[in-house]
Amino acid sequence: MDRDRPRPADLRRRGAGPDPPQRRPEAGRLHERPDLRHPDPDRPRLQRHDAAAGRRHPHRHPRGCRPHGDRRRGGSVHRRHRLPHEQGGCPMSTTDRPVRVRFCPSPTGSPHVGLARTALFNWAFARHHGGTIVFRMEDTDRERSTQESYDAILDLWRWLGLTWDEGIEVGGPHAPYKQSERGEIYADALEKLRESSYTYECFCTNEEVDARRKASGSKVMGYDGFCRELSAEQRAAFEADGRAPVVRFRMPAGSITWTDLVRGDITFETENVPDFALCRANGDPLYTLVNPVDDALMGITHVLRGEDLLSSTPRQIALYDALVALGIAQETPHFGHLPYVMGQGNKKLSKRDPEAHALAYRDQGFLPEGLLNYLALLGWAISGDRDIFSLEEMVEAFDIADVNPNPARFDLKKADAINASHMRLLSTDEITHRALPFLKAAGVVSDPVSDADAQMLELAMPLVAERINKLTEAAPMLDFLFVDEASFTRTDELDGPGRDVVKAAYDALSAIDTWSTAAIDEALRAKLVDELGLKPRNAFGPVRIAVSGRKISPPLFESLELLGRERSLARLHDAMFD
RNA sequence: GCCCCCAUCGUCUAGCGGCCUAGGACGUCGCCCUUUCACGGCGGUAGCACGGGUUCGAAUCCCGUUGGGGGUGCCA
Repeated sequence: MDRDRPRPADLRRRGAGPDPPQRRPEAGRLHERPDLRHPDPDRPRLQRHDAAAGRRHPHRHPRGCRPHGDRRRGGSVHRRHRLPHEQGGCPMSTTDRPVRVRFCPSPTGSPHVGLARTALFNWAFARHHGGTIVFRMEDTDRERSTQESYDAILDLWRWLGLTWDEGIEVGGPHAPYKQSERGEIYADALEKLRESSYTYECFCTNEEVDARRKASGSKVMGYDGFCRELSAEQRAAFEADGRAPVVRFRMPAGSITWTDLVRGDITFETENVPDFALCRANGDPLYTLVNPVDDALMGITHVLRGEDLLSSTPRQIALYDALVALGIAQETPHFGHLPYVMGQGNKKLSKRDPEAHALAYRDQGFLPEGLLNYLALLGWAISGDRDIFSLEEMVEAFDIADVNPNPARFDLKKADAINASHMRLLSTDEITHRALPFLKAAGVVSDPVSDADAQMLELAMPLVAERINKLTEAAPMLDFLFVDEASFTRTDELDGPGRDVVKAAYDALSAIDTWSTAAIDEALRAKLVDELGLKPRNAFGPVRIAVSGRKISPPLFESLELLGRERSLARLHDAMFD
C-alpha cells in the first residue's frame, strides 16, 4: 500500500517499528491555495479549470464560455459551418486572452505525419479563433537534434502552408525561439524554483530508489520522495560523497483535475505522480522544465498535443502553479490531447513505417491540400456526409470539442483517394504547373522548359490531367511524347499477333491524308475492327504499345496525333520488326 | 504491478435520449460507360464489444467486465 506519498517523517519512522496509521497529507501546506481546495476535507484537490463534475463531456469551453449553446439542450443549434465572427468573442481562454498556440517540434529525424496532424489542428484552432501561432524549436537534446531535421520540418510546414506568426525564422517578442539559445532563461527559472520550496535537491541513485521501493512493496514506480526533507547532516554526507544533486519538483498532495479540450475531465491523484527532475545533475534543463517555462513565457493559452503527453500533464499543471506563484507564468493553459495516429496492427505509427514520413507524400506527388484533408480526417470530421474540403473550410468549421478522442489508423488507400479527389478539383493548367517540377526531375521535359516542350505539354496535359491521381503519375504517361527517337524504348512487349496488328495499322495510317485524331480513329477502326474483325481491345492494344511503349497511355488517337505522322509511322514500322 | 486514456462496418467517421430499419467516405464485390489506364455512374457487402442499470424510450447517460493503447526513475 502506498496510499500516501511517503513523507519524510513517515520515511524516518519506516523500518523503526510499525508503519504509522495511513494519513492523508493535509491540504493547504506548500502551495495549495485554500480557494482551490475541494470542499470535502478528506479529498483535498487542486481543482483546475472549472472541472464540470459528473459530466462525461462537459462543454469544453471553460468558464461558461459557450458560443454554440449547450449541446445537451441546444439541439436546434447547428454546430457546423459557423463563421468566425459568430464566436461571440469567446477565445476559449480563462481570462479572455486571445488564443496563442504553439508548434514545438524537436528536430530529430524526419517529420512524422502525426506531427503534421498535431500542427494542422493547432493551426486550424488558432486560425478559427483569430489567434496567434508561435513556432518554437525544441532542440535542447544536442545529441539527437540535427540541422537536416530542422530543415525538413520547415520544408514540411511551408509545403503544407501551415503559417506561423511568431517564432523561428520570423522572430517576435519572445525571441529566441530555439531552445538551444535560451539557456540563460531556463537557468534563471530554475534558480527561482530552486530558491522556493517547490523543489528540492535530490541525491538518490536509481538503485537506491529501486531498493527502497522493493523493500516497501510499493505499487508506484518512480521516485519515492526520499530527499524531500533532508537534514543538513544528510546533505553534507552526500556532498562529501561527491554526489551532485538533481533539482526535483515537489508534487503537492491531493489530486489534479483538468478539463481536457478533447476528453473532458481528467483527474490524477498526485500520489501516482512521483516528484520529477527538472534538470540533470550537470545542470542541463530537461523537457519537464523547458516546455512549461517556454509556454508560460510565451503566453501560450492552449496546448494541443499528442495523447502520449497526457500523463505528464499533472506534472505540468503542478509546475505551472509554481510558476504562477513565482510570477513567471500568468496562468495555466488549457490542454487538449489529440488521439494517436496508428499504423498497421495496433501500434503507433512508428518512424520505421514508410507511411509515417510526411515529406515522402510531397515527393510521391501528393497535393498538400490532399494530405492536409486526409490528416484532418484523423480525429475530426467536417460533417456526416462530406469528407472533401479545403483548409479554409476547415478553419471555419473547426471546433476542438468535436475532435474524436479515439486513436485513428492511418490508411494509405484512403489518403490516396482523398488526394485524388483534390486533383480532380484542379484545372489542367494548375495540374500542369504543379506537375512541372516532377516532369523536370524525371527528365521528361528540359529544364528550363524549351519552347517545343512547353508547346507539347500544353497539348498533352489535357489528355492526362484528369486521369492521374498524383503529380508523379504524369511523367510515365507523357515521356513517350518527349523522348527523341534514338532513345525511345518500349517498357511493355509486343507479341507475335501484335506485330501483325501493328503492320495492319501501319498500312492503314500510311494511307490517310490528314493526320488528325478523327482521321486516325476512322482509319484504324475501319482496318482493324471492321476489316480484320478484331475486338477493340486486341486491335488498339498493340498499336498503343508500338507508339507509346506501354500498355497504359493517354487516349490512343489523340496520342498519335500529338506524336505526329512521321514519328508514329516510324515507331509502328520499327515495332513490326522488333 | 500501478496510473491514465480509448471502444459505431475491414478502415476513417456521423451520431449529443425518440428523427436509427444506424448515415457518409475509403476498401471490397457486381454491373454500366469505355481503345488501355484512370475518371464517372448505379447497386451490393459490412458495424453500435459484453453485462447490468437509469428511462415510457439507450448507439447515445451511469456502473461493471472484457479488449486495445499509453505512461511509469536525470528522454521528448
